[in-house]
Amino acid sequence: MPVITLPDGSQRAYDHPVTVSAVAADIGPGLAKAALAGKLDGELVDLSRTIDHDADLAIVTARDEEALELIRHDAAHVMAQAVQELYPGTQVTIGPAIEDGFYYDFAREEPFTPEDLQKIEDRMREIVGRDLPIEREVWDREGVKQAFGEIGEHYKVEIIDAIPEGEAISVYRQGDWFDVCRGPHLPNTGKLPKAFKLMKLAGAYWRGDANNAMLQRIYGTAWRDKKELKAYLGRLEEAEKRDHRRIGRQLDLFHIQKEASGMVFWHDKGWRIYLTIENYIREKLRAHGYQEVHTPQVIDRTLWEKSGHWDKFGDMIFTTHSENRDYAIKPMNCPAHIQIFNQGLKSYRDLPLRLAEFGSCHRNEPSGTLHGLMRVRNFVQDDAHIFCTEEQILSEVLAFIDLLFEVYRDFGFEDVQIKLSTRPEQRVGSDDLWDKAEQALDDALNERGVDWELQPGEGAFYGPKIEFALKDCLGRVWQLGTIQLDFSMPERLGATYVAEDNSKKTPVMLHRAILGSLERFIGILIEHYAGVLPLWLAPVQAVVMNITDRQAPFVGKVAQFLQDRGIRVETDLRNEKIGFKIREHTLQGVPYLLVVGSREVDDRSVAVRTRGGEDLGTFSLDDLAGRLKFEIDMQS
RNA sequence: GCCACUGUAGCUCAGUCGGUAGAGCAACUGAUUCGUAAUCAGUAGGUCGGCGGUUCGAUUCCGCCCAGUGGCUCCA
Repeated sequence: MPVITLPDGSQRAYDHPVTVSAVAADIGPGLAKAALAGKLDGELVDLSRTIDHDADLAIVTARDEEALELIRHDAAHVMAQAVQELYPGTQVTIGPAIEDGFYYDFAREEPFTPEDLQKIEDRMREIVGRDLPIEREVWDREGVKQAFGEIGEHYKVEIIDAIPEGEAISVYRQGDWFDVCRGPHLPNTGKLPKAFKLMKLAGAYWRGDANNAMLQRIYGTAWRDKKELKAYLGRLEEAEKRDHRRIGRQLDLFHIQKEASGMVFWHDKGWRIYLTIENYIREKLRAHGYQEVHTPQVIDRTLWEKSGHWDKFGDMIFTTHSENRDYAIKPMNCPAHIQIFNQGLKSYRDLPLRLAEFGSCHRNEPSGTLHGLMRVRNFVQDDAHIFCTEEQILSEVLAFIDLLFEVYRDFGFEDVQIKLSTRPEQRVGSDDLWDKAEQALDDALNERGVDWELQPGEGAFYGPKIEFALKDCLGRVWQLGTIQLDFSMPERLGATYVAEDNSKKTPVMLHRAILGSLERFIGILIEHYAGVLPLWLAPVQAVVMNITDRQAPFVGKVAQFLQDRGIRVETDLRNEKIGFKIREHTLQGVPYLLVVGSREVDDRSVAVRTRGGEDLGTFSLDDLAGRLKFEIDMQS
């Protein structure tokens, strides 16, 4: 006798078990037609699901957020069916819904080509047109294994083996095609909106393990209607315009060439941004009790052997040699900072000791991972190492989190993803120490009241860590800041301090960075602002331009006046119309466009226009310099 | 590193079913001296990513290499 409670609070009583679709039909024929699935006590279920107990039920239609996941999951199934119809012998593996779309991994000898994608997409539309009922069947384990084994689906058999004993194995059938799947699914293929598109081909390792075979992954996107699809494709196009590699070229900021793959040639304008950021951080760190140091880039391999890096990361370390010695081009600063710590005797009174360095590091990253400024082989971090006692960990982490958010706010970043990574299987240090360290990080995050996600087992071998990440224009997440506790390296490299009881103790080391690699940070910054940087970061803050040659001398004076007051200014004396100059500098994202005509020369002033097209009227030189300085100091 | 794709002028891109290439913008020269998002005319510019093979002939077809792009793996 199920009593069903609908989202509006109304109840319907039945004297027999009913299906979700029957309830929908009962409510109204329009809803029955629009129904895609049900949400039963919070769980997404098929329309065919029978309800035999009192329950909360919502009918899911294309209007609901949940519909997208169903649609994408079904699109993956329809794609798999299309692929197997077109290319017999291809094995299916897994095919989930993901953000904005779906993918399916296939095992096939011959590679798919871009032309195949079009064929598969056409066949998908045909399958939708067939309007095949999608039926859920529950099979017994051996039956499923046998069925898939017989048709040569070896990967599926492996997947079935991985399903825990005792769990029901559901098979979804559409036409004569079927797949093991937890579901739920749409009631028939005809309910899948024809608002999907196959996007790209990629390789992907079976079960995500590089030791396994490489499968062929086909990515697609799927939406509730064509309008949504179009909007999504439009978003991708917009994102492409924000791409930091493209803007870097347009604004003449930097370039990378094949003779130095993964390393950046900074041009004048890009380097100005870089230096502005570095100096900003330098001041922040000094104000927060850090010392800035600088250490060698080439260090004998014996130090890296002692630190353990040679063993663990040897193939990623660039090396060089001289006479009979081998050197590493440093991949990180921390062992060098321990060398500074080790000079002279340290007392507990010296702790916490915070050593910062903008040190150029090289890592020979695998070629396939390089990506513009985001993943490079030569980078500089706003790196620092804090040497402290176990008791000081919490306060140091708290202070760091505060500093980090202060900095992110200054750069205009709000949407930060935070992850806490805890002890991995292979690690050093006692469980007791790990307990304390993880607790300290956990406490610090909670005390600051931020949202964070736990990543169990993802910590470094030497300690747990917190990571702070931002998304790029294509939605890819890049790590910027991090704070990592290290119980291993100070000991390996012989760092000690004299404690209050006169005993020798090993300090804890905190590796920490706020912006992370400055290269990557600038890449994120460019995409975040689409190249239109805030005034304080803009490589050129103002351009002074003349109307005719007669004003050229005064333009020079204006520029000199501003430059003497620390403003990054350029002149444009070209024999071009003012509209042409305005357009060019607007496109270059110059915040202030200063026009000097005969009127301005006469009263020693400039006409001020912003890159946003706003006319601010005429300013005296003092007033203008005052306004710019104020805005720069406000970091706007 | 692995899988797929791409590499033509400074940039964005077209083209050659195998007969040594073209546009727009940029650059340069000249004219124009102009008031807030493109003045006009002319000139010049390419070992068609590199090396090898097939061919009378290769930018085009094939092989190898390099680099880039999108994923996967990795990221101290």
